[in-house]
Order: sequence, then structure tokens, then C-alpha cells
Amino acid sequence: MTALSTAATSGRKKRGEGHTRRDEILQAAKDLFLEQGYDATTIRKIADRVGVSAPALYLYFQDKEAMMLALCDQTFALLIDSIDQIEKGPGMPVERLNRFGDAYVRFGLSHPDEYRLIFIGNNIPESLRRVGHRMPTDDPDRPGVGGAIVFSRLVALLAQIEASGVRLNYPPDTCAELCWMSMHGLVAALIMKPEFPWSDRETLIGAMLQIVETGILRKA
Amino acid sequence: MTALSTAATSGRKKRGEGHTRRDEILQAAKDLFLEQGYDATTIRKIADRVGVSAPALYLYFQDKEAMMLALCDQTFALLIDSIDQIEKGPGMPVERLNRFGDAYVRFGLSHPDEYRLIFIGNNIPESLRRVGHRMPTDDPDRPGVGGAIVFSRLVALLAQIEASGVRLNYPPDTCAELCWMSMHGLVAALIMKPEFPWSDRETLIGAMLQIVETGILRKA
DNA sequence: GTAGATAAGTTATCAACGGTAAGTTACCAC
DNA sequence: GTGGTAACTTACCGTTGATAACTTATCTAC
Repeated sequence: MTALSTAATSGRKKRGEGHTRRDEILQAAKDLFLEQGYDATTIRKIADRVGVSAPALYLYFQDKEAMMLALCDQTFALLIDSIDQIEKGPGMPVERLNRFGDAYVRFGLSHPDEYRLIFIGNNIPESLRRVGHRMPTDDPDRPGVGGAIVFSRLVALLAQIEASGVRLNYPPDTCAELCWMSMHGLVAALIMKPEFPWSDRETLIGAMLQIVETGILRKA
Repeated sequence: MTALSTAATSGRKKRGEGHTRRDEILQAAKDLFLEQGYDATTIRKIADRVGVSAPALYLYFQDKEAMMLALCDQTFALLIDSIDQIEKGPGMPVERLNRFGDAYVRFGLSHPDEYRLIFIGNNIPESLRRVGHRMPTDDPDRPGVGGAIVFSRLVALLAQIEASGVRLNYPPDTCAELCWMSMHGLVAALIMKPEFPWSDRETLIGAMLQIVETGILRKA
């Protein structure tokens, strides 16, 4: 008689409580995306887990992509938080760059599934491909801008470093791109092929940070 | 009366000529994959372009993935070829490392779909997840090993560099990993977010190569 | 030259997918 | 109560990758 689903809640939401259903959907979608990937996660699976019918999801999200976008923003907020902690923290700009890179890599490694989802997201549909890297001209209130925020923080930090008197080998923007690309390559490799016999993680992280810094900062 | 399709050939193949149909399918699939991407390319579109019915494709390929895998192997053979040319070519090992990196990046940028599948490939169906990152113990005759071959060539080149008397800042394996990760980060970024206002491509390629080399090779 | 054998292909169909239309039910304000 | 509407459901659509079962052309053997 009663539903056999694993729904956290049962029955219809009261008036004005729709947002809690929205949260439930988001949580179920996140779990399933992480467990099975984007494509394998179907609208029906999400609906089943929540305990509602499939079309009910469309009351809260325009489509499947919108759920992914909302989740991306959630996860980016965590990363942005820890980066802001560093930016407000002590130390020379160069030291903060070190901590920035370190925090970025460790965030990726300790949230591998989210990182995969957001930064690597590859078989994700064309329309989502640009999540996290929207053009600056895009509406900043639209979901999916988290990556651009992280990146702009990095650009700002590089500009700070230059302003503090340290000479850069390339323009700050280019330095930021090179820095991010290197760190992303490191994280992506470790995440995507964890069973590959990579060298020691700590060694790789330290070495990559070292390489990027010595390559970007002009010898005094 | 006659077919309106753009099929290069018409009518049924003679006995023993099925392989030419297979080649036609592969060519059409490649064109469509490159034009529209993997997901947007449907079995029916490929079949239409070839001028046969959709199920006919299954006479030559087990499924859609098998077509992509065959194409990847085809394309990666090109990269491996050009890398082997470099390895056999003139110049000091260090110069060859430069040309290796350059060839690698340009290959990725000019074959984004194959690169995505082999090196970034993630949410692409489980069966393809580890394509390009197979363990050394895996069957080398299975399709999709192109990436691993490339990487092993890089390791060998780094070992050569060390053997030639150039001191490395890290063990050859670690250097190869750092080198590949950096280059991969560059390629992945440009491929996955092509609309982002990155700095000039040539500048980025040159800078990244420079950074990695100065970071890996010990100052004489 | 015709009778299998079989390569090369077709038509019909499947279940599952994302998404929509239209109807239903529970709740709240008045 | 009763109207309005938020919160759903059922029924359905076109498209997808893939399969089953049937047909047709071609080659070989006698």
C-alpha cells in the first residue's frame, strides 16, 4: 500500500513548501550523478529516488541540465570559500599563490566526483560544456559562473603579485591560464586514472607548484 | 526513383567487398562526429549518409562505441607516427622533447573529439572510461590503447635525456608525468572551453613548453 | 545451369530516454 | 463553503541505440 521508494519524505508538500522538494530533487540528482554519471542518471531514476513522478521534476527545473547547473554552483561555492580564506590570509602574494594552488589541488582530490562533474565534465552535453568557464560578458547571475569566479580570483592574485614588485614572465592573464592549466592537468590525471602507478602525490603537487612558479616568476 | 542520399556508392556490395562498406561507415561516422560531436551523431544519421539502413551498421560494428574506438585508433596512429618520426629525427634529446610536446599539443587541438575520448574520456560509457589510460598489463591489442603508447614514448624520451647526461630535477617517470600533465591541462582547457578568451594559443604552447622544461631540467 | 550456402541488406519492432499536455488533488484565503 | 492555485499524476510524444526475423543478391559446387 505504502510506497516502497526510498524517498526521504512522503506525500505531497504543503503550500509554499515546494522548495524543500526542490532540495530533495537536487540531493537525489547529485547522488545519482556522482554514482552513475550524467548520462546514466535518468529523470526517472531521480524521480524514483525522491518518490515523485518524473514530470514533477519539471516543476522545479527547466530540464536535466538545469539540475546539473544548480549542483555546479553549490560545489563551486565551497571552493570559492576556501580560496577567499587564503586571499584574506597573511603572507606575501607569492606565498598566497602557493597556498591557492595547493588548496585548489587538494579541493579537487578530496572532491574527485564533484571535480569530475564540474571541471572535467566531458560527455556532458554541449550546452553544459562551458559551465565554470563562462565568458565574462555572460549574465553573472546565471548559474554556472563559479569556475569563472575562481579563475578571476587567480587572475587578481597574479596581478597583485605583479603589483607587489615581482616581475612576471608573461602577462598576468596568461600566467593565470598557465597556472590553472598545469594544476588542472595534475588533478585531472590523478582523478581520472587513480589506479595508474603515478609518482607520490605530495611529490607531484609540490613539484608542479614549484615548476609553475619558477616558470612564471622572473628570476630576481 | 533513385535515392536522394549523398551516399558515395550505391547498391549492395558484392561478396567479399563488405570491408569497403565498413570503411564508408567509418568515414561517415568520423565526419559526423567531427561536425556534430559524439552524442549528437546518431546511428540513423550515419546510416543515411552512407546510404544504407541503420541496422546495416551493426553488420560491421558491435555498437556506436566501437565505431568511435576504431576512429580513435586510426587517428592516434597518426600521432604515434609523428612522435616516432621525432624520436628517430635529429637533434639533442632535449630538442626532441620540445618537438614532442609541440606535436602532442597540436595533435590534441586538431583532433579534439578523439582527444576527448582517449585522454579526457570520463562519462563516456563505463566500458570506455579507462580508454587511453590502460594499465601496462592490459592487452595491448585491444582498441583504445593509443594514449598509453604515447605516454610510454614520453617516459622513454625522458630516460634518454637523462642518459644523455642532462640532469633532471625529478626521476624520469615523475618528469614524464609532470610534463604530460601540464600539456594535457593545456590541451584539455583549450578543447573543453574553446569559447573562453584564452591568451594567444601559440604563446600558451610556447610558454608551457618553456615552463615545463626549465622546471624539469636542472640548470647546467 | 541450377541448387544450396551465405554475405549483405531490409523492415518491423523493442524498451528506454527527455520532455510535454492536460487533467487531478490538496491546501489556503476569504 | 468556494474560488484560486501550488503541487502533483497519468497519458503520451518523438527519438534514441539496438535486436529479431526476414529477404535478396552473389558465389561455389556439381
